[in-house]
Amino acid sequence: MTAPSRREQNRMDRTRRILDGALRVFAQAGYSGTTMDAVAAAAGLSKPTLYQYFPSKEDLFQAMMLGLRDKMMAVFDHPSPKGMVHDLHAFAWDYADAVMQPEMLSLARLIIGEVQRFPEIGRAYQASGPDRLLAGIMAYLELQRAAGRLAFDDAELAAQDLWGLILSAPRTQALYQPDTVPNRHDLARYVTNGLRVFLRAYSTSPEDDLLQLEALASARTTGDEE
Amino acid sequence: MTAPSRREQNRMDRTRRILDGALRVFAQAGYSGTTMDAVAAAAGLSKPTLYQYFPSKEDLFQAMMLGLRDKMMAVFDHPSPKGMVHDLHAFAWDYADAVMQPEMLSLARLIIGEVQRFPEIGRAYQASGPDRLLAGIMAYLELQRAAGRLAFDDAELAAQDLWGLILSAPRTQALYQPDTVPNRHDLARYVTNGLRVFLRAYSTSPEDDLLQLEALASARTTGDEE
DNA sequence: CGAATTCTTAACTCTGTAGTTAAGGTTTTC
DNA sequence: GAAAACCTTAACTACAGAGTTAAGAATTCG
Repeated sequence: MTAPSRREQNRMDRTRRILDGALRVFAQAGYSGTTMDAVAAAAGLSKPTLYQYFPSKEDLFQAMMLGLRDKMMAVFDHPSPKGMVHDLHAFAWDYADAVMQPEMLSLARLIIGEVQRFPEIGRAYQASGPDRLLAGIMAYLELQRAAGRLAFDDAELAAQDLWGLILSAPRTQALYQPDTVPNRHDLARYVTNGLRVFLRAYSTSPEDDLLQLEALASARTTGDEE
Repeated sequence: MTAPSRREQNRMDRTRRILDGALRVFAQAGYSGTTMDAVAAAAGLSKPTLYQYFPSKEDLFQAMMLGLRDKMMAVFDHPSPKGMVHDLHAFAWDYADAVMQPEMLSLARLIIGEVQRFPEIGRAYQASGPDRLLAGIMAYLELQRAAGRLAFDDAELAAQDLWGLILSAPRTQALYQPDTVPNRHDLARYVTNGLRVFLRAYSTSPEDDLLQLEALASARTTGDEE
């Protein structure tokens, strides 16, 4: 590939700055609470330039939301299996951390609130985030079933159960009450309990797995940073 | 109590009509997508009259949302225990039906989308709906624990698990994709599976309970109205 | 019935904001 | 270094929608 000219470079730079700025403003103020002046200010450029890059507010919004696909996908790449309980624990925390970030929550609120006006966005989000994640979990669970460590009929339901057990309560709370988002300590309660119930219902050797889980959970609460 | 005069009657009538109309319009178009002209039309009266009853759009919105408390509470009154599995099954369906209605989903989207602008609404909703429901489930689960039919440490977590297992997946899907809300048949899959997992993890005699559950589930799918 | 009250109609003000335009400055390219 | 491309500033248009006002019709009450 040939080196990009200065002009092309600038253009890409500004596009990125606009999308970043737009994300911040939209996530904080909602679609109709966001003014194009505010977006221009957040992106550090002028309104006519903004309109040079995106012909309308709606286009900008769509472009921004659809552009998030790539960012979200990164969360769901799964490395290095180290034993089922360990993997599930690690996965649960990775996802919990990602999904419970204030910006992610704002974004989720934004999508949910605007989905009637922009159905495409809801579909894109679902396909890039949850569906993809679910597919990843499903594949992993199938693997563990094949290895005789889990027992279930329907992998999709099992994967959704795992998600629901771990995050449905704190996430629902966070969506409805932005000022009382569960902290790490509360989250640990949900995550550990969710895994516990999942293993009790699905593991072929629940006693062993539960012991491992308690060890991991207590290790995490003692060696806690941030 | 003395009989209301004609004037008072009219006043109450119009207030109700305004709130009903506002609910329909807001739920469908969102807060800022809603115009006061549209509300007046939906309520079947004129704009100046509307402003006589509610001094501003914001006031109307708040009044409408807070007024929903009473309506929502009705769902969560629990009658006639007939055996744990039966009760849980009945409860799960009552709640699923209520919560998955299109209007309820629109409302949830509205609240979530506007909660940053109206934090009070989120708190009121949470307190009147989910929290109240949770308290009801918790009380019921405690009862069954005392009777030796369930085993758990933390009733709140158990209640949230039940909720999450049954409804988190279809509800999340419905929130993000209004045009593909799960139908009764899909819902049955989630509800039955959720109860199954819950019983497997929490029941003291899972085998018996699961048999009962399957009987109830198949009875429901065969004798299905609507 | 007659007076008080409350409604409707229809037009109006005011504000906020999407999107545009023109004049002049800055950066990039050759 | 000069021309092309692109940017900023600042003011502008157009419009939608919240909230108001005044004239007159309909209702309610005594």
